[in-house]
Amino acid sequence: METVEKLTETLRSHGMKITPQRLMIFKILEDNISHPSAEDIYKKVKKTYPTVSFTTIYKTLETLKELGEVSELIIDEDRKHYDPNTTVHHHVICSACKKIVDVFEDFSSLVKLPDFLKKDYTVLGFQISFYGICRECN
Amino acid sequence: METVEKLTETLRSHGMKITPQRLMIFKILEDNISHPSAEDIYKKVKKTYPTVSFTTIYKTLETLKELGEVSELIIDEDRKHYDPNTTVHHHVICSACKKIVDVFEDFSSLVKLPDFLKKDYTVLGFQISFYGICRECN
DNA sequence: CTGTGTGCAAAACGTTTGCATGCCT
DNA sequence: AGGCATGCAAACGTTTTGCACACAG
Repeated sequence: METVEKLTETLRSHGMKITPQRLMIFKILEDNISHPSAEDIYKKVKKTYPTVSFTTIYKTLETLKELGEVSELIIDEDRKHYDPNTTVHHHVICSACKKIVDVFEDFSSLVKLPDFLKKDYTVLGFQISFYGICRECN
Repeated sequence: METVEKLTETLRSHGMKITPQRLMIFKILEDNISHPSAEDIYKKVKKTYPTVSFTTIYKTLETLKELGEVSELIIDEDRKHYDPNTTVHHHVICSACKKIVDVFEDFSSLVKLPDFLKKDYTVLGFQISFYGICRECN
């Protein structure tokens, strides 16, 4: 995700509006490495804007996804998580507490696409999910 | 997953019972490489047992998970999928039709765990999810 | 006969949608 | 003023649960 400032420009240039709720969501996401769920974001926004709705959270996340500003992580069986870091990287998830942590090792040169994938697919990318138990849960 | 025959023994040795519905679910899963969802299984069982319920499907899948006979795949954002092949392997999912296909390449020697993972986690394994568009959808 | 499994109905859960109102630009 | 965003309530699809009944062992 870009900085909140640049993001503001991006939205405006798309004819979208900057509301206090959106601004707060952007700030929550900026440099956020905790991979929050929609509910995590909702709870934080609610502290400042008690009447905020899940609708707004989900709609804003959808907008950010479409702009390529956040990635949706499908790694926790219970819920989706959102990641403002859209550069190539991977994750570990603790099977106990479900905490998700970044893995920045670059595996792109190691993970060669099998021939059938090259032939039958337009591969857009890959994601490595490490599963384990974190120190606190162990 | 073991053969239906052996699986029957396994269940019995755990004090569990073999019902026609379970037997059919086992047969549907045996050697199944299509990564069915609960609904896929439900629909197939329903052809023979029209009164079967989702309860039975989900309970049986839960049992099989606990016995380590099937893996739950968290790769499709819409629903969970089940895989009777519990040996280490990976998957491609078509972003358009959501079809999931096996990738049997062995990446275990290539994907080295970063130091922090070795230190802070008991890593149980990893899963590579390839994302792309399949030939039919392209 | 005992207890595990089934199936119905309802609940739970995360997420999405319709619609009237609000407010950014 | 116009149109996009908000928020409520309701709907949605998937998965889970409570409970009475069925049936495998």
